[in-house]
Amino acid sequence: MKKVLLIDGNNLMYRSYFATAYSGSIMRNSKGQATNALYGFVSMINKIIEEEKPQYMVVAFDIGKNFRHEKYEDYKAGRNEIPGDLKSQMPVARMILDAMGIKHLEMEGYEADDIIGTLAKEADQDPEYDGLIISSDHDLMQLISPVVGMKMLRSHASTYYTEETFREEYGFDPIKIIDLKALMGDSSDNIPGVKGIGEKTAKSLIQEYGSLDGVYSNIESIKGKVKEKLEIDKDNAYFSFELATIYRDVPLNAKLSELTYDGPNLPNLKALFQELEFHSFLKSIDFKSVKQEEISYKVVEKCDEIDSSALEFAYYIECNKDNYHYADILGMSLYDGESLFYVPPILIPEVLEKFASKLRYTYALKKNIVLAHRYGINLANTDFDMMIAYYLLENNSKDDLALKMSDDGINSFYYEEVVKNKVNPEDFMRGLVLKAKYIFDKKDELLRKLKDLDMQSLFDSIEMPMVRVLADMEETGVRVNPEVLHEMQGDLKTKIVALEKEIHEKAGFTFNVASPKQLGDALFNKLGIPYPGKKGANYSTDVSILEKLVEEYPIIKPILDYRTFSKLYNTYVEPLEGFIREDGKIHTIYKQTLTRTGRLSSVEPNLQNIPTREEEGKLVRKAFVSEEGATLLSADYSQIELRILASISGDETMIDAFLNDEDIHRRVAADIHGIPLEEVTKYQRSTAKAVIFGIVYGISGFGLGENLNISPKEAKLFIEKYYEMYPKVKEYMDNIKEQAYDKGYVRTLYNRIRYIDELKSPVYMVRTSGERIALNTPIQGTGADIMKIAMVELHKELNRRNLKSKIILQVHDEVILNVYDDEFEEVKNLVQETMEKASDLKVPLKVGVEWGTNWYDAK
DNA sequence: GTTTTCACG
DNA sequence: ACGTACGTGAAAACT
Repeated sequence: MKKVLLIDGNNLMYRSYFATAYSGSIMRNSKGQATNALYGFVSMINKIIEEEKPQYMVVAFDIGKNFRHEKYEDYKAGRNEIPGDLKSQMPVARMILDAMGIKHLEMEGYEADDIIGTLAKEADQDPEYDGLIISSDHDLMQLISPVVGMKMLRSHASTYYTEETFREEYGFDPIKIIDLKALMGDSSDNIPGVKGIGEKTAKSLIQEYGSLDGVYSNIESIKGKVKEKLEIDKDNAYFSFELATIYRDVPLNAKLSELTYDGPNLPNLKALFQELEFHSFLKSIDFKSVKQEEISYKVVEKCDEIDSSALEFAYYIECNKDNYHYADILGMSLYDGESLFYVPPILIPEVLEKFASKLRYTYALKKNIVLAHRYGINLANTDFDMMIAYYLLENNSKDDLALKMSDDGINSFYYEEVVKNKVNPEDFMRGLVLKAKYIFDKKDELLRKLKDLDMQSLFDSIEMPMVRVLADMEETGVRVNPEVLHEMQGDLKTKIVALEKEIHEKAGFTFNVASPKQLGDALFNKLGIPYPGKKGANYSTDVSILEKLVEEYPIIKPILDYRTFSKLYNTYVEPLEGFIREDGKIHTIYKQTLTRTGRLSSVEPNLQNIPTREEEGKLVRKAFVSEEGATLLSADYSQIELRILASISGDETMIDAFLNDEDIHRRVAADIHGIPLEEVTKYQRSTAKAVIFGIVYGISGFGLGENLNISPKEAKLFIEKYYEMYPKVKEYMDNIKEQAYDKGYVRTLYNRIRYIDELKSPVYMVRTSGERIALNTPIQGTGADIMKIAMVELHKELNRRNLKSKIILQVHDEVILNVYDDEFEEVKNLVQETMEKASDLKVPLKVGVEWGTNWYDAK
C-alpha cells in the first residue's frame, strides 16, 4: 500500500486564518508579518503527518483566475476578496512546505480542487495507492472512490469517509455530490442551486431519483412547491452542476509517483520558524534532531520475570479516562534503577500484589490508589508523588507528565493522545517505561529542590498524606437521594416554562431568554430600555445590570427568576442524578495540583459549589444525605482568612478583637465610623463586611464602590479609614508587595510558593493584578494549608481510633463527615478540636459544627 | 474553542 | 489615562 495524502492547501490556510482572525488582533511576529494562519497550518500538517505517516503527499493551492468559470461574470463578482493579512501568508506557506520536504502544486487557471481531482483520478488507476483527501470542503467528497478516501475536517474531531461510509450516511454514490450541490447550492462557493431547496430536500430528491437528470425526467411525479421551484430554477440547477463539477484533467507537470514525502530539511525549517517566531515548533524540531535514545525494556509475560531482589521501584499506571473512578487500566511500567518493565493490564493485579511494598515513587498517586483498590491492593509505601512535587515547585504549569519530560528533552506521549487513540502500541509501551524511568531518575533532584526551598515538610507532612485522605474521601463518596432531585425537577420545569411564557408576553415577541445576545437585543434595542452600564462591544445582561432595572421594568423580575431556576435545573438538579453510581453515591474527584493558591478543586461533579446562599437553591442540599444510622456533621472555620490576616500582619487591634471573640464585622463598622459597638446599624455592618472582603482581595475604591453601589470616592474613604484603624494591615500589604516584586514569588505560612510572573509585565493592568495576587495568596493559601493539616490529622486519628465515621466532603473552609450515631459525641469533639488546633496563630481558630441527616439540615 | 453567566469559598 | 476584588467549575450560547 502506498499512502498518498492530497491536501487542500487553500482550505487549510483559510480555516486556520479565520479560526483566530475574529478575536481582534491576530498573531504576528515582531516585524509585523501576520503569522496566525501559518501557525495553524503548520500544526495541522504536523498532526496529519504524525497520524497518517504518508509515503506520498502533496498540498494543492489555487492560483490566478479560473478559466472554466471565466465566462460567468456573476461567479467572479460574488467571490470575496482574500484579506490582506491572509494573502501575505500564502507565499510563506509554500516556503514552509519546501523546507518540510512536502511537494506543493498550483496551476494557473485551475483551483486546488481540480489539482486534487486530477491526482485522485491518477490514484484510482492503481489499486496499490491508498489515497486520502484532506479538506473541510464538501465539494471534494465527489472524488471519493474505492481507492481514495477523505478526511473531512470539522471544528472538533474530524471524520473519515470511505466510499462505504459515505453511502451509509448519504444514501447515494459520492459522485452524486455534484447533483446534490446542483440542487441545494453552496453559498460559500457561490453556487446558486435551486432557490428554496435546502440540504434536506435535495438529499431526498437525489436518494429517490439518483441524479439531477433523474429528478428532471421525473419532474411530473414530484408534487407541490418543490416541483414549482425546480421548474423555475432549472437553468440554474444545470449551471450549478457545472460549477460543482471538479475538473479532473489538469495538465500537471508532475506525476503522482514523484510526489514523495521524504521529511524536512531541518536547518531551512529552523531558519523559517525563527523568522516567524514559532518557538514551540522550534523546540519540537530540536527534540527530533536529537537522536531518540535507544531504550530497552522487558514486556513482562510472567510475574517472576521482574527482579524480586530489587529494593524499590518507580512505577507509572496509565488508564483510558480522566475520571479514574470509571477508567480501564491500559498498562503499567516499572523501573528499579536497572531494568525497565512494561506490565500488560492482565498481569497488573499480580504484580501490584507482589511488589506493593516496594512501589515507592510514582506520578499521580491518588489515581493509582483508587485503581489498585479495585484489586484490594494498598499502595501504602509510596511516599513520593512526582505530580505533587512538581505542583509545589512550579505551580504555574500543567500537570501532564509528558510535558514535564519534554522540558528535559525526553519524548513520551501526552495523556490526551492516549485518550484519543493516537498512540500505537509500541510507542505506548516505550513511552510508559520512559515515564517510570523519568520518575526514578528525577526524584532526587526534585526532593532536593523542595528541601532547598524549605518545602520538604509541606511535601512530606501535608501534601503527601493529603493524597491518601482525598483518595479515601473520593472512594467513600456521598449518598444522594434521587427522589429529592426528581421532585425539584418537576417543580422547576413548570416554573421555567411559565416564566418564559410571561417574559415573551411582556416583551410582545419571542426570543431565547437564555441567550445573552438575544436578551440584550430584546431589552436594550427592541424594547428601548436604556442600558444602565457603560457599554462595550455588546450589552451585558448579568444580574448586576438587571437588578438596576428591576424596579422600573416589570419584564426584569421574571428574567431574573428564569435565570435562577434554569441555572438550578441545568447545573445541579438535572445533572447531579447522572453522577449517582450503582452504590447510590456520588464520587467526585478532588484535584490537588490545580489551583495557584493551594486550595483543592472538585470536578465531575463539582461538589464545592452546591447552592447555599439562596433558599431555593439550598434545597438541593436536601438530596445529600447521611448513611443509615449516621448523621452528616459539618464543621467550618469561622472567618479563617481574616484571622490569618490578623495573625500574619500582627495588627494588635484586630488580634484583640479575635481574642475577645467579638463580632468582627460589627467591630470594624464601629471602628471605621468611630462609634460604639452598640450603635452599629445593620447597613453599617454589612458595609464593613464588604470592606473586609475587599481588603483581603486587594481592592480599589472603584471596585468597592461598584460592589456597594456607592461612589468610588466614598468607598475610598472607607478603605482609608480601615487602614488608619488597622495600620499593621496596611504595613503588611505594602511589605508583601515589595517582597513579591523583589523575589518574584510569595509564600504561605507553611512555605507554599506562588510565583507571580504578572509583576514583571510591562502592562499596568496585569501588574496591578499581580499585586492583588501577592496580597491575597498568602491569606487564601495559608487557609488552605491549615485545612489540609487539620484533615490529615483528623483522618489519621479517625483511623487510629478505629472509628467508622469518615470525612466525605471539603469545601475550602468546611468539612463534612458521615458520623455514625454511636460515635457522634466523640467524633464531633475530635473534629472541632483537631481543626482548632491545626495551626498556632496569634489568634484562636474558631470552628462551628452543625449536623443533620442531610446537608441542608447540617447548616 | 471561546465567551458569558452564575454557583461556591 | 488606564481599568477596576482573590480562587474555582459547569452549562449554554456563540463563532
